[in-house]
Amino acid sequence: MGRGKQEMRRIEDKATRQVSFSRRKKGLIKKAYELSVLCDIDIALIMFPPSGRLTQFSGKKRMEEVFTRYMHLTDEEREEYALELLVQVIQNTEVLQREVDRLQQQLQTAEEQLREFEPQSLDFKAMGELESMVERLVHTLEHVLQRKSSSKRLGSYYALCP
Amino acid sequence: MGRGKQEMRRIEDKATRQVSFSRRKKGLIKKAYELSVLCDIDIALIMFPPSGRLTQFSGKKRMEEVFTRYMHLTDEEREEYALELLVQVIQNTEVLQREVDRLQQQLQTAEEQLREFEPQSLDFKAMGELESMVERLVHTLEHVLQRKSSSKRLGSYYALCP
DNA sequence: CAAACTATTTATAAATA
DNA sequence: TTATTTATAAATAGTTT
Repeated sequence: MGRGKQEMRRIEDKATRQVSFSRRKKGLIKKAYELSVLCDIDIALIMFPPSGRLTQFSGKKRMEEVFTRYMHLTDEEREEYALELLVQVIQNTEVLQREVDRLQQQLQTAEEQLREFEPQSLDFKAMGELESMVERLVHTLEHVLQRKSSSKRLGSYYALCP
Repeated sequence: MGRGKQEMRRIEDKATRQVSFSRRKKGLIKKAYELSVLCDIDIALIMFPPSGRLTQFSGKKRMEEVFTRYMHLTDEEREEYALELLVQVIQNTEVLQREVDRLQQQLQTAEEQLREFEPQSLDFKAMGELESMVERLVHTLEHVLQRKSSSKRLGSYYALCP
């Protein structure tokens, strides 16, 4: 992509490297998200840029669960409430962001269809399609809301903070 | 990519899903590799396909090292990361805010266009249902906005935790 | 500087062998 | 079925605003 081909080696210019990281990070998370949804699998993705800012993504299951599976740890030893809280906050935010992205696209599609509506094409079929589209939109949003209210555990962990 | 656009939902046909997983897994690992080299960062990537076989990739450092680093941060480091993460959360949230705003604006446009439909060409009942659905959508979006603000509060509160 | 644009390269879904 | 080909969509480096 981009202008011309690029050698696979560390980008030496700091600013360029930072911009590239920002772009590619976004792309990588999107790809991970798509793979987890389309192919119905769990994914954990963690990045440690030297700046120290941690970026992570996990698809389908909570990061902590994926870790547990990976490291074969038992849950009772886990008093990493603060860590888990942070993971969930980040994860929720990123998932929400994805959902909003999707909604945006769907809405755009809906708008386009609305513009194309002409009296003669406004038959029941078109109407039904539009309705189901909006219904899906509402459903997706309700899903987001559900996730919000169901994150009680996040709340209770949170309550453990003095 | 591919022929035409595809919806972001689980691919139901097993064979197609498998093929897609195989292709996208390869692509994702390549992207992760490129990011780790070009931008000089550590990456851990783990996938759990239903088949049970674990796929993993780690750039720069071995997977275990990355996890160890993550799981065994010192308190100071963790606090530092927590702050970085919170900054990220807030940044994400602000982006989210803008996107939701835009979404709302688009919705408003869609609503206006709906109202412009010629009354005689519409089935009034269907129209009423559609409008109420759009209203619900707007209402739901307002909740998403609320969620966004509470995330921010949550984040700030957490920062005060030891 | 960051957001938007543009030219190219990549990734990949569907078709084909 | 698996590998290859092809047609499109996506990603992104460099450029501009």
